[in-house]
Amino acid sequence: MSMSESMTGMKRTHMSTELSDQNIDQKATVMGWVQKRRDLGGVIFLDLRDRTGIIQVVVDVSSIGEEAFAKSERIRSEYVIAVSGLVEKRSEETINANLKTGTIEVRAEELRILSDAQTPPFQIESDTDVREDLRLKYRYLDLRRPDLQQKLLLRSKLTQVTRQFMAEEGFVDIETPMLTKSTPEGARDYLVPSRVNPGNFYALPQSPQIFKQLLMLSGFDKYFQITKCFRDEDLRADRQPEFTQIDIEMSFVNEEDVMGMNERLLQRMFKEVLDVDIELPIPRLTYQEAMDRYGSDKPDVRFDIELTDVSDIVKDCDFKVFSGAVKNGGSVRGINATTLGNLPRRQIDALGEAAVNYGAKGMAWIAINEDGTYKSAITKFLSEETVEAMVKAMDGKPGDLLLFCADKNDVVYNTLGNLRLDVAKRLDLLKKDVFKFVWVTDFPLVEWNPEQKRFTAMHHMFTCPKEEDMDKMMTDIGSVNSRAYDICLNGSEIGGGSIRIHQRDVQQLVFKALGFSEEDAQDRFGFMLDAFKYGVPPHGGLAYGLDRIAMIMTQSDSIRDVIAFPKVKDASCPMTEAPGVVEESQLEELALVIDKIEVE
RNA sequence: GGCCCAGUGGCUCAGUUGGUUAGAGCGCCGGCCUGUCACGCCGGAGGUCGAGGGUUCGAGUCCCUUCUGGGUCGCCA
Repeated sequence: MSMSESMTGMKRTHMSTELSDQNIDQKATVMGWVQKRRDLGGVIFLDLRDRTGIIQVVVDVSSIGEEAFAKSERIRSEYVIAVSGLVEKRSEETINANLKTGTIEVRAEELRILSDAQTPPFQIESDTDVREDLRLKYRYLDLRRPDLQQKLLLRSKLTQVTRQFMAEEGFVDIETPMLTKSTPEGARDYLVPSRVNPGNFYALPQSPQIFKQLLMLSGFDKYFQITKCFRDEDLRADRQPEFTQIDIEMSFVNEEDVMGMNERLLQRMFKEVLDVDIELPIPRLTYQEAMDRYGSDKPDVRFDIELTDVSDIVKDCDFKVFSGAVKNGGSVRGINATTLGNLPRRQIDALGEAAVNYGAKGMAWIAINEDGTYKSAITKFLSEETVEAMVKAMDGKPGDLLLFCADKNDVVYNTLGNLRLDVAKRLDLLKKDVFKFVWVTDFPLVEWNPEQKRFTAMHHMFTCPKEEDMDKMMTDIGSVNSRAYDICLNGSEIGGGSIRIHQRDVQQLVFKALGFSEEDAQDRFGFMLDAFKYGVPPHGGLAYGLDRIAMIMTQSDSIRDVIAFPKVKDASCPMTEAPGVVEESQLEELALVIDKIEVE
């Protein structure tokens, strides 16, 4: 039976930490959750928590009376209470330096229990080490924890700053449909069956891409939207099936316009949300530079370790793993894991296993001893001059560990790109309070998909090819570069965009080059190709992963920390237990029959 | 789909080469306590050791299967 009381007649005057020395001797009414009860017998201390923090409430018979005092003895953690009383200065020896309100307290004159509470399955406290699956099942309790509240409050600030900046810059906020059409290429779609059109499906948007382009065609000139997107792919620490995108598109612009405007947006975000100054312009790398120097198209530039190409040095050596890789059109490259020269053999082997996991056949290494001699399994296959040349090329110094990979270029990039992050982690170089941005530009238009044995768009099919590569579209599309750009922060791709195709014939050419017949293209994108008959401004834009930005800003290890109700690894929600089965009648209405199902 | 890690009272963990009745801290319940804030003191409840099977005289511990969660590779324009 609930013993809860009404709050009628009481009105909250302050959030708990709005009270300060300024309010001493004033009357105040605070409401919130009981974080902690300290019952000393004749006096009870209650820590009252709301989203701003904690204020101590003193319950004393002399100021509240016998009856209310007896009631207060019932209060337990997480009860919701309302307290009116005098704000009092604490005596010198009872000041709590750990509390923002530690110099004051509220002496209760009236106290009501607005809601009692069961003992929660875990304690509500900031630095918890409670298992995440339990916290996610009771997410509404988890969200009471101050650190999680701070993260969501920061996220809210981030969207507010963004909206304000976009408004100042003259952008128009327009909503695009959630129920839309399945798009080929890219990620799997989430599908929604249509009742009215049996056998037909909507798709939830992977991005508002086509709609925002059509809005440019309609003349809105500058569009933005903060909107959910959906991709039915496996989750990661920084990936959710539904996520929020800051989606931006502009007309009559080139790369410089889009990137310039976005640099100012990023600068404003970090200044107003974190009080961090970002120096502009943000450095740029071409895709090829990023791969050659960092082995990644989302390079983490917080630390200096870079790839070194030693192919020329080893191309004629007797070590077939090296010379063979070069002869087959690949390369031999390495990174200098500075100061890790005395890494135990077992841990070097662990790096080697990681390399295999990244796709390499193996990892060669040379440890440089303090006396300048080498410890290595490969130097015996190499001439002294070759080894010296390799070490010199990589700026190897006593105490360094050099790691090498020899293979096709994409394997070498991927392996060393990941190894340099592993090494940086060991050297504690991935500082979370450092924010290093970099643009990556000039992406290839397409990439070879070995499974489908055809080229697929690297970003998406609406990305404009570089003008100077236009003549290679049908002859050598693999070498065509695009007007795409990604913005990376601390090794994470936080946004990406491009100048789009605005000529109908070029768009058709891209569809054709990607293997879409004219009928296919018409079937999938007929409305867009039709629209492109009616006057299209040159346009381009960019989209941010808002969750990822919030994740990095809050220095979180998981994207789940900045999403109120996230999904777990198998894309389910531990709290609601979505997805779930539906009534047979619902399926019937949708003309659906479940064919394959795991029966328990 | 592959690989790796974790699962023992409500929570976090310990648990020896397989060996008596599975422990601790926090939390919870009861009692005492008028200045605590990690309140204190006294007492108490609470466990099919994720599940199933196997080996063994004997399994929290060893083996197999499976479930749950996390990380990662594939995948994610």
